[in-house]
Amino acid sequence: MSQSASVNPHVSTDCVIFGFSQETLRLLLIRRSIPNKITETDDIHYALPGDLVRDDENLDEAAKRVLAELTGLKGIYLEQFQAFGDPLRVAKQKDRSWLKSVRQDPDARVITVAYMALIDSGKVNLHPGSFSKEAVWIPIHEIPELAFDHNEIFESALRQLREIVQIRPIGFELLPEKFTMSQLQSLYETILERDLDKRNFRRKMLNSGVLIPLTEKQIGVSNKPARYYMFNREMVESRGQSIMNLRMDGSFSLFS
Amino acid sequence: MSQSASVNPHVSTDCVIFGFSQETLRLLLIRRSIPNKITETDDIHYALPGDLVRDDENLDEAAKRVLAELTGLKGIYLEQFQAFGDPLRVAKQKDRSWLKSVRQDPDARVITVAYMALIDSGKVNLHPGSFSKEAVWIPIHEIPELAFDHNEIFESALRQLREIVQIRPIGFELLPEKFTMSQLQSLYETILERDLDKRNFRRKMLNSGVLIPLTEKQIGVSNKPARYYMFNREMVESRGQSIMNLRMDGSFSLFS
DNA sequence: TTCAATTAGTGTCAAATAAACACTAACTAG
DNA sequence: CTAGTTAGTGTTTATTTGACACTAATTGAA
Repeated sequence: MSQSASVNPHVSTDCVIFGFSQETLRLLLIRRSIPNKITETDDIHYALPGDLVRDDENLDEAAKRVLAELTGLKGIYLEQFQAFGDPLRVAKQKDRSWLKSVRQDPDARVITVAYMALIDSGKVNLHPGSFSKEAVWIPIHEIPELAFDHNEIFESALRQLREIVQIRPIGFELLPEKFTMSQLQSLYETILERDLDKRNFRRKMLNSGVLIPLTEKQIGVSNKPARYYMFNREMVESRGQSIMNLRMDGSFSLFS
Repeated sequence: MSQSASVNPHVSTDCVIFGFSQETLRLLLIRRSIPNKITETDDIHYALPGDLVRDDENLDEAAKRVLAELTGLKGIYLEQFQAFGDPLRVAKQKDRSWLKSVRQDPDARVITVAYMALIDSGKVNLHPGSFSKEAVWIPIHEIPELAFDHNEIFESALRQLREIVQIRPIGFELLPEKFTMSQLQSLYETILERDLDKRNFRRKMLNSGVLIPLTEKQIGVSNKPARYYMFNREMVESRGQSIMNLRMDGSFSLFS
């Protein structure tokens, strides 16, 4: 018989929010200025956006709320990817002092359910926010030391993103509604950190059926204007399949 | 500023344990007999094995403990796949009455982190256990109504398994150390619920390099004895890649 | 108004992979 | 020694991938 300890940790949700701008994959982080009584300067403190899960919320709702509070956006791509529950994940000294200022029970263990969000960063209007708390986009290669185990959570999200992007067509979530083939390719190259062949990329994307070509083209660019495409959500939802290992006829290869 | 409710739900872990025997994929479930005062018979109650996460454990450790207590096995394939946290997930009347008998705080919300385990069911020695609690293997197509939201958790695990099996070579975890090509194929056919071509299957598996052919063959079978193979763990861990969409040279196809 | 600069857009061929398909080999039980 | 059963094996065709280089359309500067 298992004699289980009766444990009531806190449960939170943290969001790894990816955006794409200036050919760079970025993360939306919270920056806090915390007065340091000793140095009499402000300590800067970065963290993933997150919050405790409320009584009447399920996990998805909690993540959506965090996202909506931060960006004002609803209906964006959001996927739970991992729970983190090391007993010591909130035990670092510098994290503790911040927790003391915001939690009734700062010593409690916190188990967090991490979500990954993909958003068109052009849609986000970062509320300037209070002096002590603001949201900033930071390139994924310049992520500073984050609070708690948030660096680990981010690394895990990034790994996951790189996998998922090869299996499901979700990259589109990071682009505006209308985008060019080059933008799409650039996005994939950024995520996968490798160059892709232009002609092969176009062929595969077009044959996959997830793109709807528009008649509209770029205007005002000082080169041949590119055609815009939209993402065919229905096509994808109805199949829920890989676009990457897709046959030309829409079938999926595994075994014969 | 977000005013968060201070919430302390319970956190548990539940394990969806897959096994494979007699050409059937099975789940290891807990069966409890609960005396019903009204009918004066025992109510039978099935659930995924699980337990509250203890103070000093991380989530993986909790899942390993549940697994070890039930099967006596360590070091088996275990993967966290999803957290479930609906506020009402433990609110069904029949679940509540059982919770009252085992929990100090039976009304508390319980958030569970679900794990999927794949084991060679031949290794498991099901402890006969007490009259009121035993573990049973049940074919996945005959899963009864389970406690809480465990049916949903199981469905989710099964979906996940079907995806993962196409991407990573984990099916082996369900077989004995030495297995024949036919056993392996039968396993894949069972999981994917579709027939595979024998020659193409063999070629792909052999070319993938995840199999180590042994000289040993079956004995005592009344037909041509099949060669045994072992799973090449190192090969897989070093790549961590798909075997299914594997090129002959071990590369992985995405874009050129 | 022409030219330079820039990015968009297009097709083919060779190599790799996938899919379809049927017979012989080895063993046991009767 | 025969019937029954499962193991094991190759080839051919269709599809997909990967490599590769030029023309088209636009703007801005000369």
